[in-house]
Amino acid sequence: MERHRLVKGESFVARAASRKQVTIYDIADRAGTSASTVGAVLNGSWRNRRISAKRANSIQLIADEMGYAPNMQARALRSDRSRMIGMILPMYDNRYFGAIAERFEVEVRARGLLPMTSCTRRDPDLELATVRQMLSYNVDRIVCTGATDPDGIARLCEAQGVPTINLDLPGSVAPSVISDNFSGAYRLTAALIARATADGRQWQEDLLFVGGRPSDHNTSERIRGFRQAILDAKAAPIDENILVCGYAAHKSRSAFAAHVTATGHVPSAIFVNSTISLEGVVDWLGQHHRDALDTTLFGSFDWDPFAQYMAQNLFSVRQDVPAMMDEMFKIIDSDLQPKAEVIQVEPIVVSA
Amino acid sequence: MERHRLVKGESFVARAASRKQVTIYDIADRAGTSASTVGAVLNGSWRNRRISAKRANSIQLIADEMGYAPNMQARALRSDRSRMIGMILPMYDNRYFGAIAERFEVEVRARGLLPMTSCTRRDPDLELATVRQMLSYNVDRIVCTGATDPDGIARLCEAQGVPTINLDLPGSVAPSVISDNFSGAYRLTAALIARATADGRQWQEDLLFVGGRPSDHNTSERIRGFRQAILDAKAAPIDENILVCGYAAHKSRSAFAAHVTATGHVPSAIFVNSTISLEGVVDWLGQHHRDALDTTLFGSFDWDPFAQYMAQNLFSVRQDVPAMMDEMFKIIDSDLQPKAEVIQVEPIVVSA
DNA sequence: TCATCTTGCGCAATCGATGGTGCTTAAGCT
DNA sequence: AGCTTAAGCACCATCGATTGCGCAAGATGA
Repeated sequence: MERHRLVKGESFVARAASRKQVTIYDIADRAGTSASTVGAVLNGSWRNRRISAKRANSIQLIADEMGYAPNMQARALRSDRSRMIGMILPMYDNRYFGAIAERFEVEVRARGLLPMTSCTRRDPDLELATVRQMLSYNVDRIVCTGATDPDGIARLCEAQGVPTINLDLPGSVAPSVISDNFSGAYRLTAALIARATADGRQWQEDLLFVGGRPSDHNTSERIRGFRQAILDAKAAPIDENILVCGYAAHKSRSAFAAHVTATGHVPSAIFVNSTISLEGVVDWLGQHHRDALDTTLFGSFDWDPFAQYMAQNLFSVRQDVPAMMDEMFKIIDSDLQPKAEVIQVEPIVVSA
Repeated sequence: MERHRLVKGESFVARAASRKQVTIYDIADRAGTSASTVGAVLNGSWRNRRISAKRANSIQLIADEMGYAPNMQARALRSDRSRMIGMILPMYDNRYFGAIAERFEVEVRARGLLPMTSCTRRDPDLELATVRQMLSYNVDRIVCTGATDPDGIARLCEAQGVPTINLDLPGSVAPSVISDNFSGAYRLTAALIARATADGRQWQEDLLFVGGRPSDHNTSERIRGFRQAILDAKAAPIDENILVCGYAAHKSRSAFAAHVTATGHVPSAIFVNSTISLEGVVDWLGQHHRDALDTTLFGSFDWDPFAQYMAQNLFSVRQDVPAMMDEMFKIIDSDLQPKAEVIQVEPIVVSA
């Protein structure tokens, strides 16, 4: 009657016992119809194939009863669409990326797709390797979050016909959704300056910027905002007070330690370019100038609940993840060929 | 000559232009050999198939040149092994689960497999739906981290012949790797008591436990450790001082607020059953008893860097993620049918 | 009554990789 | 020389779902 059964001479019971999935052929057998009809009913294309509602219902019933779930490998192989969306992101060690991953998964699942997130530790080679692997699995699209080389990835994917979107860090090949880093940094710096001024501190000489990477678009935009806010406060930015030492906690820690040692005092206000960098600064202060934790003004680009409680005087920029994801899924949902534009979302400044 | 080419009459250039993957058939054409030979060479099984090294080399060369990457859908469909390992976990909002996800991905990738992690928000239905989806994609194995119903999931997977492992929360159907929650809680409580005693505090009446779920194995083990440490300190555990109100920050916040309101004072020492619950407690204290943040003794089951700096008097239990993952991958790597045993890993108590 | 639609569905090729089976040709042995 | 054995590959069915095409039976119209 039917190829599997005939060829391998196995009964449905035998199949079940061998722990395999129920297939459309099994259902076709049971329903006394053909696999193509079953397939059409179960993937929803049955109306176009002029299959009667009565038959569709009965097949659906049998399928439910047998606990059918489509074999996505087979479906993907045939249809050339895997219904998976990949996402790479740098780390799971802060609330920003955590929120992105979580929200991404919710939204993707809401669209009946399978999210495939993977953290690539800010390592360009790992990013590429991961993307290649995702391509091997035929993902329908890839979201590159905070990628070190978004354009390289975009080109690789483009060659396979897989669209990409950049998140957090912009690229020039694919569309990007990022925070308005200039504005966020400007407002954060301005808030620090306003508070410092109100407190009667002499911030002009020692206002410090710590963390980030020189090659990183976000870092340079934030530095630009930092400097502009200083200029607008009628002071002069000081190059030695900008420590672009990487994001990792141990790097900001040692850069900050060296700076304090060199200048001989703890700055009155510090703009830290990520929560993970803040970790390094705070760790060093906790060990060497514990009291400074309560007196220093902190500005953190990215928000963390405990950081917020930790310091009396912490201002944070909280990036608007829901808004960013909305923008991103607007692009994903519109099936238009997306332009390589950069969409900026205003982040939120959280006051001390 | 070859089926694809013949049937569809398309050249290699046409294929490339249509942005499709290079297949073993394309390579076979180029190498003037058969697809099965190419396949065997490229998947490494060529020695068993008695293919000469010379031919293998030349095929490998051509494949590299053409940028071949196997179509994993096809491979999975045929071989019934997808080379994907799924992992569900509750949240990305704390360092513990973040570290688990990160380490999991590293280890899985080191084995040439594809990690598929997904956060299921402590929602039983979402857990099951996600697992079903993963099964549809034929994952080779599923790791259930902090699952609310690990046995239900294990049985579902077992029916499909997919092995599972429980992490963080134990089950009875599949093997489990968890922290020794009793010991961790016991030692954490003992540390709190020792410090409280040294400080001359009257902790016997108000030592508090906040957070977790009654149905949750970890919570009950931690409570057991908490009580035992109190007993061993020659005091009596007080049921009203154990608030099992869920993990979420807003739940611990209101439970804690109600407790303080009812008793009329902030406890001298508080055992909080997760960093996210600590967030709620600290948030309320910050708003209503800011000074208590510096005087109260905190014990946190789970570690967070900023929480550690925030409070002068915070003890934490830091679960030993690397050790746990080692145990887990020992099970995964041994192809033996794993027994449903529970492996406990000693966590680390971090002092204030 | 016969030709033409329309409805309802089955057939079979196909996606790319895998692996059992079997066919050549060359080498080894008596 | 004749026969066995092994080396080196090619052929083809198969995994499960999708989809263009075609066939049969009933409905409609002239």
